[in-house]
Amino acid sequence: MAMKKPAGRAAQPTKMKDIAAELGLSVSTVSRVLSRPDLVNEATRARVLDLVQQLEYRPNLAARDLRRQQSGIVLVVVPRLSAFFLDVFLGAENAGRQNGYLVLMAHTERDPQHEAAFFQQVVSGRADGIILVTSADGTKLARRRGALPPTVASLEAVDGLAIPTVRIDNVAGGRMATEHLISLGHQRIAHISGPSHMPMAQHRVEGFRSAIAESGLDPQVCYVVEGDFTLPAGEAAMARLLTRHPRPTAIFAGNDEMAIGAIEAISRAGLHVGRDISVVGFDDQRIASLYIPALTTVHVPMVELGHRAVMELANVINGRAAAQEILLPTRLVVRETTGPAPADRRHVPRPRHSEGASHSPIA
Amino acid sequence: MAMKKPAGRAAQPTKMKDIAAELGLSVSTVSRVLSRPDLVNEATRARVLDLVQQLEYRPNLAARDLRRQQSGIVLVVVPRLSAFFLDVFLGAENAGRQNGYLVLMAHTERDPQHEAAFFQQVVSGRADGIILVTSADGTKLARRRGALPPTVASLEAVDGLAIPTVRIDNVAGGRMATEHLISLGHQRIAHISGPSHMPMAQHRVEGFRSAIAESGLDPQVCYVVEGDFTLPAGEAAMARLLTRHPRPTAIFAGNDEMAIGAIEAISRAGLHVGRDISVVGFDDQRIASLYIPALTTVHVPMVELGHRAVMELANVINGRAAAQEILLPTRLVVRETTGPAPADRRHVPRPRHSEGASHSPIA
DNA sequence: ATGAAAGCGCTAACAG
DNA sequence: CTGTTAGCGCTTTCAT
Repeated sequence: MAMKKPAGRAAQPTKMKDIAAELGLSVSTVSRVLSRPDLVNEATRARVLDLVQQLEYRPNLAARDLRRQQSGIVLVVVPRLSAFFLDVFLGAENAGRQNGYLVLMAHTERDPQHEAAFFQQVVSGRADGIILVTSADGTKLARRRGALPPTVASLEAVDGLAIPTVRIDNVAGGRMATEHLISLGHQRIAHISGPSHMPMAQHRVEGFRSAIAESGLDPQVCYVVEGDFTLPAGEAAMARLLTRHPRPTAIFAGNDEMAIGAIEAISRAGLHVGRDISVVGFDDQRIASLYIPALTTVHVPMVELGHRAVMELANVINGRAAAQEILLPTRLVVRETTGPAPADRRHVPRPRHSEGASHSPIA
Repeated sequence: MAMKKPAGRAAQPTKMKDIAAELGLSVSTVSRVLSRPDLVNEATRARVLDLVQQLEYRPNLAARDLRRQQSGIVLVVVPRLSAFFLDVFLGAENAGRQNGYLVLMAHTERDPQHEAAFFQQVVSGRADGIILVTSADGTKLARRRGALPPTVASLEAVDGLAIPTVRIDNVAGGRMATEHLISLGHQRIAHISGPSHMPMAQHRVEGFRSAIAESGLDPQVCYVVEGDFTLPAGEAAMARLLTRHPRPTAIFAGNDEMAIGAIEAISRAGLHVGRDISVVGFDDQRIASLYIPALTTVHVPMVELGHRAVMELANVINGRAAAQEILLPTRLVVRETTGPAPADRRHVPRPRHSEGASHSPIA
C-alpha cells in the first residue's frame, strides 16, 4: 500500500553487474569493453556490446566520475543570457565535442553568489573546469584561499586574476572603428561608450581617444557620451548628441545595440544614416548584418573565442602548459551605415529622404 | 622527475574524512552536519561548520549523487540557441532555485543525436530530468524501449510522446492576432507562416484560417505564404505579397522575426506600416517593444512556460502526480504596427512620411 | 584475456 | 546524539 520511495527514476536501471551476470562474465570485463575495448577479446567484446545495445545500457556517470575523479564537464559561465554570448558558447561546445567534454552554459546575472556557486560545482567535482566570460570583478574570486579550479577567461581578462585568457584587443578595435570614420573625412566624431566601470568599455574609449589624438582632429568636438550597452541608451545618447553644436557627423558606438539605438534616433530626427551621419558599431552581432541599413561594425570572433578558451582549458585540466594570453584579431566590416563626411554646410545636399521634423540647422 | 598523473585538480582536495579526523569525530557526524544539521548537537555542529568554512570544504558531489541516486540537476534542452528560448530558461532556472535544482541549458541544433545524448545524461544519472523545449519530432524518442526518464515538454507538445506538457494555445493566439486585424476593418489579410512541418506553425495557420472563415471575409484574397521563422524569410515573403493584386492591407506574421522582415520590406517599398499596411507578429520577443515602430504582437509567456515546466518536472521526479497538460494564455499586445484599414483607394490619404520611391498606386 | 578485490567519497540504516 | 557498518556503480591494479 505504501510506496517505499518516490517513484522517481522509472524502474530499475540496468547496471554493469546485470550485463556481466547475463553473460557469465565479470564486471571488470564489461567495464573494459566500455572503457578500454582494445584490452578485450574480440568475440567477448561483441557479445557485451550486443547486450549493451539491446538493453540500452548506459554506465552510471556518478559512479564513473567518482572513480575517475573527473566529470568530463566544462561550464561556460556568462553574466547575462544575451545573444552576445551565445556564439562564445557555440564555439566552446564545438571545441568541447572535439575533446570529449560536455559543455554546459550557466549564467550569473552578475551576482557573485551565483558565480561562486558555479565554482563550487567544479570544486565539488561536478565539472572539470570553467570558462569565465566576463566577470564583473575577479577580486572576489581572487580572495579564495585555495588554488582556483581550472579556469580560463574568455572575451576579456578578469581583473585581478592571473588565469589564462583568450581575448580580443578592444583598444585596437576602437581605434580601427574611429580611424575608419576619420579616413572618410569626418572631423567631428562622437563616441557612445559602455559603462565606464567596465574594462571592455574603457578600452574601446581608449582606442577612440588615441585615434582622435593621433589624427590631429579637434578633441573638443569629439564628445564621449556614456551609455550602458543597451539599445535605448544608444538612442538617448544620440538624441543628446543631436542637440550639440557643432553636431557630430559620425558616431562610434561602443556596441551594436547602442549603434542601432543611435540609428533610430537619427532616423527619427529626419536625418539619413550613412549620408548625414555615419555610425559604426562594435561586436558584429548577428543583427548587424540583418539590420536595415546593414551596420558597419567591428567584428569580434565570438565563436573562435569560445573555441580557443576550451582548448586552453583542456590544457589546464590535463596539466599541460596553457598560454597565458591569446589575443584574437578584430576586423572592420564596412556595410551601409558609414559614408563620406557630408560636404561643408554651405553646400547643402537636397534632402530626398527627410522624414518628420528636421533638427538640422539648414532648415 | 616524472609526474605520476596530470596536475589537473590542484592539490589534494579536502575530504570529509579529513574534517572528521581533525575534529576527532566520525565522518557520519560530519556528513550529518552537512545534510541533516538538526540531528546534530549544537556545539559539535558549530565546530564542524567552522572548520568546513575555514577549509572551504565542499562535499564531493559525484560521491553524494552516487549514494543518493540523484543529482539535483535539471537540463533544459532547446533546439537552437536563440533569444527566443532564453526566457524559458530563465523561468526554469528560477523555479529550479526554488526547488533546490541546478538548471543547465543544452541545445541540440535539431540533431536527434545530440538530443539523445542529453537524455543519456539523465539515464546515466548525471541529471534528474529534462525540460524539452520543442523537439523536432518525438518519434525517435518514442521508440525507446525503456521508460523515458522524467521529462516535461515546454512551449509545445512533443509529437507522439505522452509526457506532461506546459504549452500555449497557438491556435487561439493565431485567431487572436487575425481577429484584431479584422476588427480594424481589414478585408485582405495575409499570413506569413512558419515551416509547414512545425506543429507550432501549423497551429498558428489554423488560428488564422478559422478566424478568416468565421469572419466571412473572402479567403481567396487572404493568402498564406510560407516562411521559415527567420527575418529574411519574412522580408522575402512580404516582397512577394506586395506584388499580389489585390494587395493585402494587413499581415499576420507567424513570429516577430518574420514580422520585422515584413516591415522592412514594406518600408523599403515606400509604404507606411500601421497605416498603409498593418502587421502583427507572434511571440512578443524583447525586440518587439524595442523595435521602431513598436510591434503589435501576440505575447507568449516564455518565462512562465519555463517556470511551470520545472515545477511539473519536480512532481514527476518525486513521483507526485503531474498535470498532463497546462495551457498558458497568450494575449494580444497592441502597439504601433497595426491601425485601421486604409480608406478605399478613392479617398487618398496625403502621404506625410513617404520615403524613397513609392510603389503605391496613387503615385 | 579475464577475474577477484579494493576503494573513489559520501550517506543511511542500525546500534549504542 | 554519535559511531559502526555497509554499500551506491564503476574502474583499476594485481593475479592468474
